[in-house]
Amino acid sequence: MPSEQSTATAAPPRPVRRSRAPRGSLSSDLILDHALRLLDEKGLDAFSMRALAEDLGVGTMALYTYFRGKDELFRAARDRVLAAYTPPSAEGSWDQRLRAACIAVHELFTGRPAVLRLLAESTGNDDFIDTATAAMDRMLALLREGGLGREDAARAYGTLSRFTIGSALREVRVCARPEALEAFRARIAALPPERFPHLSDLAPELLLATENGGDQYEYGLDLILCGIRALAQQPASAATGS
Amino acid sequence: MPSEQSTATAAPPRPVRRSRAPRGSLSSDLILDHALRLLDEKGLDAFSMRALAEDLGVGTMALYTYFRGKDELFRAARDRVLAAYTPPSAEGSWDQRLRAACIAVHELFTGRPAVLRLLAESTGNDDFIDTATAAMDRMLALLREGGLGREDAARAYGTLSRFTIGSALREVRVCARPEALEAFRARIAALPPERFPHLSDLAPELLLATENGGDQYEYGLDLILCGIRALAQQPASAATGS
DNA sequence: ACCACTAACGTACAGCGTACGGTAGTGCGT
DNA sequence: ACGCACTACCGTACGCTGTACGTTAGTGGT
Repeated sequence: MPSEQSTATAAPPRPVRRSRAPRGSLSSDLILDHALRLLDEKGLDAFSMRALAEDLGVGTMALYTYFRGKDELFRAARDRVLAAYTPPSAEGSWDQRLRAACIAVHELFTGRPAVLRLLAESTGNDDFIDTATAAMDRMLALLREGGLGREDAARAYGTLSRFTIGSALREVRVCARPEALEAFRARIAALPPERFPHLSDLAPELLLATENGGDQYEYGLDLILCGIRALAQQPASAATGS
Repeated sequence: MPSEQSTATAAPPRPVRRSRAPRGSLSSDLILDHALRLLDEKGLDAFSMRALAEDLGVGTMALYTYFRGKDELFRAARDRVLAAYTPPSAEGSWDQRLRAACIAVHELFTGRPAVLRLLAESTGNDDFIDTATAAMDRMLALLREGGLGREDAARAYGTLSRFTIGSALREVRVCARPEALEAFRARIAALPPERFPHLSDLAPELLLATENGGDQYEYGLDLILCGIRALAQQPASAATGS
């Protein structure tokens, strides 16, 4: 101990001195709740361990009792979101059910913008939660039910997966942001029509398509499903016949 | 000057004292060259203004003479990559040319993994370079040439764009990483077949599809083009007829 | 009553982007 | 030839980040 503190020795920078939080005031679930709320409200960039701890009314290092670090916390948050996925009711033909399943995944993604970025940036080195694996298995089942061969089913799944995440990313980053929409509108209106004739000509349609991203996803999904149905009706690859 | 340095006063932490670089040793182009090299070699996470400056043999703050900050430097790097895009030769039918154009964009993206992440995370608030705008205009032209209506052309372009970036992201993050591939293989082999029967059954095909991502892109692209061709042959939306 | 255990915490360190001010080399007007 | 304005390069410093390490205080077991 350095020395006794005299009455008015100008406390260094006034760190506010929170009183120590009581023993049971933290848990993995509580931390994840606040983390997901913070991520949804302030975004991934504004998130920090310090901000999360302050939001919880707790010292920063208390978080490390429950998670090894930021990465593990993020993985847990991602899994929590994926676990909330509930497959749509199984009605209709195989392609109708496949369509519904894809849309459900897409809505799950776009509903949690910050977590979507975590998903997009994941290297795929770590396990997914059972819910996600089950969803994958179900989609493969539907593709097989539609009559696709083993290889076609695997590749068609890959196509749907790639399109879904790309689409969700796009919507989260631009379609859902009024500022980005306005910037897009201004940019497209300022283009010289003589140099970019088709862009200028289709400006209203492009703008409209950008404004409501969900419709755009379903539109593209139907294009892909059209190709998949063509596969289903023929033994060999029908899509490549250009 | 504070005071004369005595013989062995234990220089603080030894900052190496680089000698000042001569006057003409920097330029925007040179900085971008090194930045792109660093990004490609070490990845986006390992990149920092300090590391870039050291790579250039220059003080950190010298970079701020040419770029307002890290964001502006990244945008310039992105534009430099996009400017390198050369459209493929215009031969064949409209859909063959569209296919070739998409593949060229996809190869451009997967060739610069770090820059792709910059692209994926961009909010779309800022201008694109003329090269990119021209590529967009050309694709719209091809879609129109194929007979698509104004709205269908705009939406089909959106579909291709979403699939292309989602696909490139996937390939860069997992297909091109031996470690990620190995993790995927191990994960899929460890799944209980009774709970995920289709996943287990299609394991070899899924693995094969993951290994060569470029083929996967072309496969999905052909599925989408199949849907687009169906649109081209009918006035109303043909894809939604499920 | 005491102890072992551990949840919550404070401090510290290395690294980040960059605002601000300083310094030295250059080109121009005289 | 001289001086001066200009600016490319740079050092320092500030506030931020994630987290390693050691400390403290509350709790269940004996």
